[in-house]
Amino acid sequence: MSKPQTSRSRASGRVTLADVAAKAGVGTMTASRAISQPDMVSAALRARVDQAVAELGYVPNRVARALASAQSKVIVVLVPSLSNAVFTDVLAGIQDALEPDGYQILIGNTRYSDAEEEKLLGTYLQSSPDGILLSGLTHSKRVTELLASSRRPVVSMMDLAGSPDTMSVGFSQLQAGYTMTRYLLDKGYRRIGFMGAQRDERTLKRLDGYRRALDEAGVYDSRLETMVSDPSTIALGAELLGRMLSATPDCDAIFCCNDDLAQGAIFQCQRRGIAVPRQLAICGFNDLPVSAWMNPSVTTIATPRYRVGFEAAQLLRAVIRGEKPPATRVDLGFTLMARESA
Amino acid sequence: MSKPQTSRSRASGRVTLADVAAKAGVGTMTASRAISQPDMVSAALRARVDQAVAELGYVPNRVARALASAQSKVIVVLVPSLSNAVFTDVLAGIQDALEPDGYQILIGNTRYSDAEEEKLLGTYLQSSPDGILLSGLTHSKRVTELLASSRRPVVSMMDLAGSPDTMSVGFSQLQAGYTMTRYLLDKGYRRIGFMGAQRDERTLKRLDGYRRALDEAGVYDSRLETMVSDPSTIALGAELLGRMLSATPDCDAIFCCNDDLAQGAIFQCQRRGIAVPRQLAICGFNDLPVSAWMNPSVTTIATPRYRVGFEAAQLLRAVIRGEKPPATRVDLGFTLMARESA
DNA sequence: CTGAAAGCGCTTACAG
DNA sequence: CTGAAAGCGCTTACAG
Repeated sequence: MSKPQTSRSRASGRVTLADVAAKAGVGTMTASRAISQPDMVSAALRARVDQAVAELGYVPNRVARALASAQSKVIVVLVPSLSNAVFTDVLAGIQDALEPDGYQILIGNTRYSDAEEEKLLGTYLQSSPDGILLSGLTHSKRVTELLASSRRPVVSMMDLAGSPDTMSVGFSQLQAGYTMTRYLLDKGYRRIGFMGAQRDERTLKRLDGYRRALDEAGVYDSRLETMVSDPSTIALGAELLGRMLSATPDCDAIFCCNDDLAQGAIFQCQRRGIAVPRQLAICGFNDLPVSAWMNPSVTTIATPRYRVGFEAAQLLRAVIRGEKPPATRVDLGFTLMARESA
Repeated sequence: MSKPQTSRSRASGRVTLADVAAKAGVGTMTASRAISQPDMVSAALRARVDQAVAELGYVPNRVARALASAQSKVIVVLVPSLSNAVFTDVLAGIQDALEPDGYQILIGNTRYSDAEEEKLLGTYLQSSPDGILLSGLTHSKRVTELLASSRRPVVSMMDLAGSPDTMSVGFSQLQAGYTMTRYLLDKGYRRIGFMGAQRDERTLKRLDGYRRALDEAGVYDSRLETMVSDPSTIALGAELLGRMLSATPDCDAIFCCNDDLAQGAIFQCQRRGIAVPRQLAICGFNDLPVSAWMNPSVTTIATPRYRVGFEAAQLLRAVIRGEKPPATRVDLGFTLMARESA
């Protein structure tokens, strides 16, 4: 019934547009139009083609379409982690913005590695993406070159570029770090430590904000900073708390660059019988789900991750369509969540 | 310098294999072979082609290759959630297994919705994937049809199929539910509640295991079951704890179908001054990172998520290559983590 | 080990 | 509103 008539040597056995056209009694390109641009075709014809499609169980070959039209309808998204809820939220926003439009999203997990990012980008560029969504502003030389020679629009997420020439959607990581530290200072804490992991771009900027605030208050002390390169986890937070407490026992508050770290530090305090925040205040960053619920609840910075993904995708889509976007540098802000732990 | 000579109307300006071949002074198909199957070509020729590739900055067009070779090197993965760490771990395993082989992974988030799953599968099938990785065993009629007519190999993840005809990699959800309930019975609990969310296939099987264990012990009471359709979150766990306690105040233990729920329930107990496990034992499922660290730590079932993804991908890859896999039904088991909360 | 021709399944101009 | 021809950039048999 739905057997195609082709008998050439390389025929795939797949139902093609030509089969649909033959069944409907029209040319292939008329069939193509009836499917892709139904408005440009008479209702009767559309109905006939639709029926042929249904009877034959025709599935358009996206690969052939991409090759012929030079439009892949593919967007590449590179995130540094999938185990971090921050980036799965970003992805959710991207998917909601792009999927209604028929885009296919190629997700690459760079695991915070430049080498991985280069490799993934090299592979994904082979799919001729219509645009690229990147995490952060700083990338390796090789990545920058690949991006440039691809001549595809790129939007950076989670931070704000210095110039509007680089499209970016996010918020000021530095200012967020500053705001949190100011909050602790205003509460009267003076020996405020910083606990950082991953040593990525965004963590470093939060650290800059922390330093600036402490400098202004005249209470900066580099010994209060603990920074490691390991991925940020609860277990690491627990461990780093121990380290900080033995290095600087007079520390009265800790700004953790991530909620995981803060949670781990608080759990560790509970095990050691250290009262939070009475003996030691602890705050985090990102407002992950556990933070609002645990006891004590975690003071943190809520970040607009879903919206970052959504707005970045919208911006990219506009540029792909050749529109001039209202802004190429979109600041979505952040919110300090003052809770029990600090 | 690297300007292609093509001047036909639809030329994309992109460097093509023909450009590389011309530069190297060989035919296009020789160039193609030098790139894809370097072993079948003399070293001198390979070097010449490689140099032309480098000088021109040639990036192979994966789309054209897919069309010509009828091999897309695309694997479709459908998961019900990306915010659930369970599935991001599964994805990590899949990526580790597939990316070294040059596969491109198309990730679809069905959000536990049949309609979404149908839509995503319909779209992704247009990319002629070489294989498909699915979560769970039960799918809508439409999905089953799409899968059948695609004639692509499919591996189901996270559960075990009844027959080896359906390829599956996971563990017995029912047995895991049974094991956890038996553990609680052995500890002396008799009024054991079940708290479930999402009402998905796997939750229902855990519930079956719970019922079987309680039935055997002669202490089953349907009033102790609370099951809702909302997504499983910490907030929901907190809320459901309240509901269970007012409905069945004599409940002495709760088996939560998910760690989020268990965590939320425990946090809520802490707020209400209910001692866990002394007054109420609570256990979870999946062993998410917070569970080992919070106080009390959460008794739960550790599930081999990463390995499920990894092994499922390996199995699929073997089948795609036409190999006969050692087994088409792979049981990876689970581990009861007895901790403080129950 | 190397190559000329045909084809993968679709869409893009260009006419009517 | 509809169609025949050419082409997107690669690979597959088939010869040499």
